[in-house]
Amino acid sequence: MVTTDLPPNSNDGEMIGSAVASVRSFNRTVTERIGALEQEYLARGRPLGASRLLWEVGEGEDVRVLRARLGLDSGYLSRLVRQLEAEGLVEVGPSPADRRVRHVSPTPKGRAERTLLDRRSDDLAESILEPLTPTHRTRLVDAMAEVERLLTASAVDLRPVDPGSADATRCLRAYFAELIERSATGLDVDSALPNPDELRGAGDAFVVAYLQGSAVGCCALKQYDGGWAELKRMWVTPRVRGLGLGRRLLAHMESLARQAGVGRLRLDTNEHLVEALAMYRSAGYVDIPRYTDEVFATHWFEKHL
Amino acid sequence: MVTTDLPPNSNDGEMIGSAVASVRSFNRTVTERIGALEQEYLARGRPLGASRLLWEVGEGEDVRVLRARLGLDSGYLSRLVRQLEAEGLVEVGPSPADRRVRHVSPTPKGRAERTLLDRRSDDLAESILEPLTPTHRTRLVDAMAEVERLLTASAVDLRPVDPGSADATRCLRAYFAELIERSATGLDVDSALPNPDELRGAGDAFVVAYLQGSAVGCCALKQYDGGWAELKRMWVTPRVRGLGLGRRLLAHMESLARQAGVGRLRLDTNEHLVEALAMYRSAGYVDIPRYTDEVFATHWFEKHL
DNA sequence: ACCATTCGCTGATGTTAGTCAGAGGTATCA
DNA sequence: TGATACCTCTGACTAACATCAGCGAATGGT
Repeated sequence: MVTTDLPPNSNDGEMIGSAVASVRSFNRTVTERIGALEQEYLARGRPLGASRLLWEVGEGEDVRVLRARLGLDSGYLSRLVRQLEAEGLVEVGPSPADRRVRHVSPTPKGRAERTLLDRRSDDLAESILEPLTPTHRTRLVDAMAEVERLLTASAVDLRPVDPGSADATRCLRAYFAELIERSATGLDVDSALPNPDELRGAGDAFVVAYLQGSAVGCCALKQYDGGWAELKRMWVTPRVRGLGLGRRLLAHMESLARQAGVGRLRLDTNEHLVEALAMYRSAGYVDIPRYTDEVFATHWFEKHL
Repeated sequence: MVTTDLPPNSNDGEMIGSAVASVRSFNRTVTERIGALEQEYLARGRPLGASRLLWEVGEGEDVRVLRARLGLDSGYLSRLVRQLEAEGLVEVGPSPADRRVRHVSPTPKGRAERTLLDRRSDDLAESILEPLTPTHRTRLVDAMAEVERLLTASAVDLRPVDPGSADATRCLRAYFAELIERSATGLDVDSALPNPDELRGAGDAFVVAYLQGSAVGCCALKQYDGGWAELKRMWVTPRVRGLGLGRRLLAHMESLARQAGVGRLRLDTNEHLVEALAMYRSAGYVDIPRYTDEVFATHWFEKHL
């Protein structure tokens, strides 16, 4: 796991001690309990790994995709697939598009087994909820959702990438699509996409936030002569908003800028991106007069590092 | 896992569908993420199981205790211990009290390794908290504590036992100790303990709530001629209060009574047990005149089943 | 037509995690 | 002093979860 983050700008100290103890206790209790229940409900006389694989096959999937998703060795996965094949649960054949690639698809029996696994998974969840009173059930479900979201947020990884890379482009398209929609300017996303060379100067950076391999956010840093730099294209996918990722990206870009000897950071943004406006202000950015003629810009900010 | 619970008296239906989906999603995310981190931080070139064992040894422990706590086969545990011994981390000798029992104690090197594991465990927890902003850290820790408590509550198992068994006696002692303390009557716990035969009549029951093998609560059902029965000695250990266990015990006893053809359930309680009073009332019990001359009783309740 | 690359399978090998039956030492009690 | 129960260890075995090198088939670029 590559983490380019610098130590966070937090007031650690005592509070973190008891927090760490809570997290440890949680890890212990929860993994033990859930692990035991999974064995009980999902093993079904077959290795748990094989059940999981059958689940991932779904309505048919290429072997390479399964390998990436389950993070398994190619040899090992091959054997697991053959085990499912021997049980008559899946069929394997070449992928139509590329005959090197193997495609796994479920047989009717496999589909039935998958449905059953699904049902067992539900039973497992119910066995957790069932002993609780309705009030406590709601509280548990809410707390689980919160833990899951925040654990997800903590798994996000910030990495510098080339501004013309596929991941960068994906982020930028989503960024402009949202901007155009919110500002109702009716522009075209493709024509709005900037030239990647714009961000390939010395000291420039394009950072993408990854969650389990897929891009969920980005931010660019562009340096100018005179000891200042600009933040551009900050975007976070709606699915992971409200988890502090924007703030984390911002802090990360600031530390990159600081490392590069930048003294002042500027940025522009659009009045329709209300969350962004609030975040910049609370992070110490102050309004300054227009300094660009960017189409979408309505507000300009600056912060001394 | 023995569960004698009947289906709970809840309004299941739609709400439980989405709850089940949340629980499943939580299980997936959390076990994957925490599991991966544990491998990364705690394996230390040795099987994870051995690390866990070293942790449980602490400042010295009998093998039988370790076996019970880790739930391992005696042969398997024996081998794990010898592995730690070969690494010079523990020493094994006969227990002074009973020379059949083997006692495992850490060497200085073992103590050092244990400290290191402790540190790595902290690192793991910090690696989860570190990427988050302080606000989100607090939220995560709180939600984790909530999940842990409620998951624990859901793991509680209700089992009928003999009213004279060790577990029953442990519960009753705790029950009377608390009663005496709260009502400040200065009585002696030992002299207050009732004769177990009192609860060994036909249709009587003594139910103990178990959490991971240890008793955390109890309740007795005593039948009388004339189609009615009495609930007695309901107690829940302070550590797991506020998790709905009392309510669950109550529902469980009611269904036992219903199965036995009981039409009216009575109970007495003490005004100092304020949580109990509230619970009985909200569960549909109504105040009735004194019907016993129990020393501690100040309130009498009845419910038609 | 050739070459480098990609994809997956196979065989060899290893570790972790466990189960089971029985041996042998130790304790308890009649 | 037996008989019986208890506690741990040993040896034999199995399942699950991998890792790695190399092979052959398919593909894409030149």
